[in-house]
Amino acid sequence: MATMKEIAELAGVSRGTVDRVLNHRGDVNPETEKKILEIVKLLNYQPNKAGIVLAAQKKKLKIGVLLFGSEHPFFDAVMDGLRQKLEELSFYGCTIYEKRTAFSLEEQLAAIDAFITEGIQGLILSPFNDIAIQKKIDYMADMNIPCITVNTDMPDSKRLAYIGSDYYKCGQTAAGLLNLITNGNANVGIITGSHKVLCHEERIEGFTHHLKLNCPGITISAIVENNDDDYTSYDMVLNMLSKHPKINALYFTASGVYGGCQAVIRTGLKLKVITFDALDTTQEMMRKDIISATICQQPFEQGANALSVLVDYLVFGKLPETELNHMDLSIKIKENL
Amino acid sequence: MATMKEIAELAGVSRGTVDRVLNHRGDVNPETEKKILEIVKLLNYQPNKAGIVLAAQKKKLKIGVLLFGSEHPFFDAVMDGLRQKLEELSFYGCTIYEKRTAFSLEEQLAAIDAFITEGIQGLILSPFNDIAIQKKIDYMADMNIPCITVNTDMPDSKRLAYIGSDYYKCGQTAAGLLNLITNGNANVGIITGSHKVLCHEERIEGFTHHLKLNCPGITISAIVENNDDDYTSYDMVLNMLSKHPKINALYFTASGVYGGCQAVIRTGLKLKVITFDALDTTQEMMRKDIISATICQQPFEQGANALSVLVDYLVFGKLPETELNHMDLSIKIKENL
DNA sequence: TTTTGCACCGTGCACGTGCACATATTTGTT
DNA sequence: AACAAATATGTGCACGTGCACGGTGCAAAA
Repeated sequence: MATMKEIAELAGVSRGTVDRVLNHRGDVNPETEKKILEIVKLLNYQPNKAGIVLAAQKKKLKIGVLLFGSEHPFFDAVMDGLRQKLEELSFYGCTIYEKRTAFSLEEQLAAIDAFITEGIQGLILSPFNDIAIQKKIDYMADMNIPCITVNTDMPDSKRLAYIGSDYYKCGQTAAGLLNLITNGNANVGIITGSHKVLCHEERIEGFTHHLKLNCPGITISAIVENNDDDYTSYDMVLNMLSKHPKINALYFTASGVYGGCQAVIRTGLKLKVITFDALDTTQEMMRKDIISATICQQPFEQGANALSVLVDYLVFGKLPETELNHMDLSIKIKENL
Repeated sequence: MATMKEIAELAGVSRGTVDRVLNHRGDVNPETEKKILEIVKLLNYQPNKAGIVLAAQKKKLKIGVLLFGSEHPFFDAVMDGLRQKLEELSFYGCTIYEKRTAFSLEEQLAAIDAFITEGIQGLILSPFNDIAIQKKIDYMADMNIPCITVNTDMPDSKRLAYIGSDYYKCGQTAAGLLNLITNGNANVGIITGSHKVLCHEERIEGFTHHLKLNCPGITISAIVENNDDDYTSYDMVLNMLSKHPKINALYFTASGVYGGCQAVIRTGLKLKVITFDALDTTQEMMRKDIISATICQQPFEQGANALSVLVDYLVFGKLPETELNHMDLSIKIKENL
């Protein structure tokens, strides 16, 4: 691998001039610049990362992480992934500042403002689906503070990249899975989450669309929206199952399913149940054969990838290859948890 | 984070002495050493990776990679993972030397010898299951050339770590999956691979054991061993299906399943088929609804992790946390490929 | 002619570590 | 007492990059 020193020697200039060209610092004769750039191209010069990191040692990166829930298992896993990657990248000397908010627009906006005044250089967040957040992200982008969205996206904003699931595909996968384990015949009840978050809608769209095209024997008997993620779902599911006795399968679009599963246990029915993610409670219900299978969105990897992408940008100036970084979906049953 | 310089100042010695203590270079007064080690512990000193890498710049690492098949899709994926990680770790300035052999003990032994004479500093290999290979690995370990096994292990050797599947768990997962998609009732035919490789046996053990314990409605109607991985399986499967007309499910323990699937197509039967990995041909058969589901062992990640572990050891002297690094098993259906 | 300003370029330090070499101190020998 | 040997410690360079500072040369203004 070529170094700046070698390039300088070949171009007959000093290392400083090469540095000015490569870092667009100006004050270079156009001809000299051209010559240097040619050599750079010829040698396929790639800056030495260890050198960059070492030189950047003193100015420590401050990175903000803004997620939901004070002890939400999914976002806890995202944080775990972030922290592991942080350790791996320890020599970049960056620090993570974590904030968790309730599921509230105002709180999230306030947290972002706090981050800005604290002087973070980059932000990883799971954005609330609201135009105000979009504007805030755009504002930060203009201030040269890159944002990465995880788990939920803000597609029309100036965010640097999205790391998370393709929710339409989540729905399709759930449909395909249900089709497989019911041999193509089922009456399914859907318990969805708040549509203040886009992902639930998309998970239903993908699901219903796929059923329509491929699974004539599966019908949707009922859909209920469960705003409070978990606590209220017990009654909802009980209610749904008594109203629709034909139901022999359930599809939960949110990861908090404990209450709903308790309801299933209560009824004593043998249902096929499909959920998302593998939280502790979900794993418990899988071992009890209440949940048949779960579709995992790899929160740990989401966190790790998010930090990777952000650090690559901040330290090495490398833009992510794609704005949409969709995670692999992995189906888990109790045997491969 | 503390640096050697800071430790030296606190201990009232020079950086060189600290260096001698930390790198076990000797020639240090026991009292001084004790004092330094105390400060090291107190400050929780972690060496700066960028510094280490930069200092190690000139001596380039040569790492050998020894896999099977000249164009085997699974091992190609392992190589892809290796190469991606290599790029990520580009600043360690290490080079990968790849060798592929046929599925032959002699060839593999010869390849290892060639690597040794070429002067590699570390080896990643998928070992043939033979005592001669074990001895060779031990010999290398004694020569201070660490070995990492991928995909298949050599448990009793002095290899640094194994990166790959837990094959017993693979079998269990296959059984659980079959149980789920057949609603607990099936007559299954098993097509296994050469037991020159341990993994097939373990995949069958895990499978049968799990069936015995949990799935009374599933019976194994036939088992055939298919040494040649793929080409001969067409006839075998045709033969098996005609001999055992009750069979309504197939379990392939090897990833090469194209011939077998062609046989299934030929018969026109609607079977539940479970396989491993998601090679191109496997994906094709999933889209045609011949294969119901496949259990992926993440070859890409195996390659990436193997290089990670090896470089961590060679560059930073960090021992892997565990000898057995089992990959997450991910079930794929056609919707989440 | 001297001075000022500008465009362009070189030098040198810092970052943290590994390692070779030089230096200082103590111990042992004649 | 003088000197060698052994032990213990310090010094300085290299690695590749970023960046501040200080030049040099040349033209225009004083």
